[in-house]
Amino acid sequence: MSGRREEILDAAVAIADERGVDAVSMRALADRVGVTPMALYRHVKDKAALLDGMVGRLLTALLPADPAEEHTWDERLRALAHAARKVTQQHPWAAHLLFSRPAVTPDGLRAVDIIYTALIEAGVPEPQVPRLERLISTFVIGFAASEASGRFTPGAEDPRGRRGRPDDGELPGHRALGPWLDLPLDLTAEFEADLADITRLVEAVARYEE
Amino acid sequence: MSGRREEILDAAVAIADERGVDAVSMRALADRVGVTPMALYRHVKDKAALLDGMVGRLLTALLPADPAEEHTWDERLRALAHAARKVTQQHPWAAHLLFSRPAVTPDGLRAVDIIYTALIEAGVPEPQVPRLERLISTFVIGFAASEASGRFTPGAEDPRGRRGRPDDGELPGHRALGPWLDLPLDLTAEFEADLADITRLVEAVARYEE
DNA sequence: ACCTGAACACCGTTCAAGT
DNA sequence: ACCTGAACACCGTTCAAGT
Repeated sequence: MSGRREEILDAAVAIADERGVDAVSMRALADRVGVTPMALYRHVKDKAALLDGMVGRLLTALLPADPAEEHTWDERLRALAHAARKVTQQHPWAAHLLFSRPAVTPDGLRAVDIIYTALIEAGVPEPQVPRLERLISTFVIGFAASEASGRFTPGAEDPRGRRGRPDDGELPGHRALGPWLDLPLDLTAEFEADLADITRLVEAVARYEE
Repeated sequence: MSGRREEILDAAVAIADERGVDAVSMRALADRVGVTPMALYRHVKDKAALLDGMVGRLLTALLPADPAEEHTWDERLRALAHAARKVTQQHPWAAHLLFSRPAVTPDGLRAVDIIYTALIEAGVPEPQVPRLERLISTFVIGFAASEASGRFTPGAEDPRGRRGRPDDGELPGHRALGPWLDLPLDLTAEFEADLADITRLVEAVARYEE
């Protein structure tokens, strides 16, 4: 289970955690595992395949030991969503890589399958299940990627672009919301509320055709 | 409106469209605009700022000429979502850049404002509006990024990872869905159905506290 | 003000060669 | 089989210099 390839991928993950994905070069990785850059090509086809392999390692860590442990379908869905968010909080560089490639690895298929079975159990008509799986995974990965890249928290350390800000007269929505926009974000609570809304969405689809 | 900076950004967009984002190097861009690489740094702080500027140009193109043209709030929401998807279909490289940075540019704020006003008109309680804006924009950008990067269409030309595929015995959801999984994807229809479900989600939140 | 040339410290990947 | 050294064709960015 922990062959040379896994060793190399884990070293790459460690570099990304410490100094960012951009610091993961074949040369730096080779240095870390104590070998010449070219020796890596024996275990990894490509730089792209290396990045794929790295997210693969995280996916393995993300999966629940026993999916049937949680009792209801929405508990299992929420557990998977929270696990995904936790992974991207620990490895922010990985968030947007999750969008780049179909989940055709064994662990990716297992994650999709957890969502499939949850939706079936929820009573979603079978032809609608794959669509709702994509809707849910898209939102969860999107939330994780947004949080990890700072899309949700402007101004934090990034006051660029403020100069040309349109007058509030041009932004009636912003003006109307006034004070609500200056509240500090609690992204954990927000994620929870979002998942609750999506659970209701699933229930609505299940009801619709039953 | 179309100064030297815009000229440079549009040249960069053109390179990305023709040969991918990775082909957008300071050297290649300088070549295209007929100048030395270092001359670009007069108009753009950084490679990162260059990429920001490129998505900024697309955002400008995305915005509706007159947001009030569409009659109902859900029509305006859908129009914006379809415009976003269209942009990432024409510029696939841009999809995941939309996740990387908060929408603090003037055009970004205008797009957010369109969603704010739609949600207010839908009757969503004001404290919930910013959360639902993030939910909706996250899903729409996520869908666009997934489609643009091929996450939704595995196997197309990317049969990697199939080797270790778990047995269907391990994947009860896949087994149960059987034939529904082999249907060809109509992502336009799926996006439409997703937006309809999200519209219902918004209506449910609006009803809840009213 | 605006641009250039040369240089620095990097990249991913190839290829032939070594053991 | 597995690894290496040297090389190729690139990067972003700096700095001093030119007009």
